[in-house]
Amino acid sequence: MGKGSTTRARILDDAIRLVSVEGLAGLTIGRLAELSGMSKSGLFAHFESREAVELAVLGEAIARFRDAVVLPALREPRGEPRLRALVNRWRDWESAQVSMPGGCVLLQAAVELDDRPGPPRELVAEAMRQWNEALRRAVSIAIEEGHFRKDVDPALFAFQLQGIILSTHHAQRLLRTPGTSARMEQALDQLIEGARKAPRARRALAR
Amino acid sequence: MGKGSTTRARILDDAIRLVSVEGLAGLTIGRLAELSGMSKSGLFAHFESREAVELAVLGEAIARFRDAVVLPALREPRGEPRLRALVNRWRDWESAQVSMPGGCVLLQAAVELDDRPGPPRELVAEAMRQWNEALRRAVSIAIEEGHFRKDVDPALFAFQLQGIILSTHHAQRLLRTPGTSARMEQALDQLIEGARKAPRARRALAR
DNA sequence: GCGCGAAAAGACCGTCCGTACTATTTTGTT
DNA sequence: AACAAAATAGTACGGACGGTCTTTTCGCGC
Repeated sequence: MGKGSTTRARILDDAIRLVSVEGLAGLTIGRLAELSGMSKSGLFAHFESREAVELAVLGEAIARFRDAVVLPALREPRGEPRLRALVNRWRDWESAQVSMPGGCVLLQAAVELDDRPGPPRELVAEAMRQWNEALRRAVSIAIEEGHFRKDVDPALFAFQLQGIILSTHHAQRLLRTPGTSARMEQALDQLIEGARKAPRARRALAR
Repeated sequence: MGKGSTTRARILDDAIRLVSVEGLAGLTIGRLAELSGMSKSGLFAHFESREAVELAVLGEAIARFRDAVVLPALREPRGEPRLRALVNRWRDWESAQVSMPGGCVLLQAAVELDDRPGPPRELVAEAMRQWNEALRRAVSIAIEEGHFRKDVDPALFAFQLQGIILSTHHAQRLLRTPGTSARMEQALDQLIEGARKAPRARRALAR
């Protein structure tokens, strides 16, 4: 099992690049074979079905995401620095032009799979839940460390962080809004700032 | 031009439902014909190409979005109420189970098209830019009306609103997080609250 | 150098795709 | 009732799809 595994890795590398640009729908045996300079059957020998290719690609992307974003961020100091590292490393990951010229494969897959039950959907959903939990934990820790107020809701904060991430993706990929990266930074700063000091005013609730 | 246009409308209705669930990639002549109980060629007579179908579907979705979300919201009182109406009407639109069982067609299309140049991409991008501008204008008006502080950045605020919207879509469609609608409300309240009073503390900037 | 298993290629199948071209039905008008 | 026009169905074709089977090439321990 010497050479096969390296070609397999090369195939997955090409596949991720392909999916990044064309989406999972563009991940076809023929196109992938052509792209990696192999025959369809030669490529097919490494996987047993199209769905297997899809799962392998998603698995590889998830592993890379973990290695490039989550794990390094977890080595940062607890609290706000770690939280910022999570988001900033996501930004770097999202804009990795070489390995993913079309932006984050997982966000692409998340939308494409969200109404298509099956193993691929569950794989991505689970990865996203873990990512969400990583964010939530980082927020909880920031509270413990005294960086954030105690009445900050980690789940809500994670929701808002994810919003910043998605809005950045949206503005960059579709709208091509210039200065999006700076805007993302502002949004992050403001969100963190709001969690830090100034006991939030309680307004009388309607109804 | 009596009957043809009504069938055409019915086809588009089915098509939107299809795209909502399966994405633009699932919008195929055969599937659509089967779904609307017609022959492929009978259906094809209403359009001149597959891309024409795609464009018609997107155009119809954009028109519906305008009618169901933007225009009604613009009839709300200037300032915060109008802003809230924009977001809340988006929520209703997103969760219109009958006409779009798989959630907002435009967000789906936005991700699928973001790296695929061509008329469909431009159509969606333009619609999204207009939506973003509607948000921005509503924020500007809220500032004029004295609802928000004068140093609020409308572009940033619109970016954050879009983040809330996208995060809601994400949590509902992929993660199926319970209570997402309430969370969205919280995020919106908090964002608006932050723009209202408490002159934001200026922190010394790094570097 | 040889032989053997792994890796890749080649040819091929049935299905569905988009899209022509033609035939048939349905509709509206007189 | 007749008939032209509009709407829809039928048929056919080339290409790409996922997938199988058989053959060839390659890498490596002896």
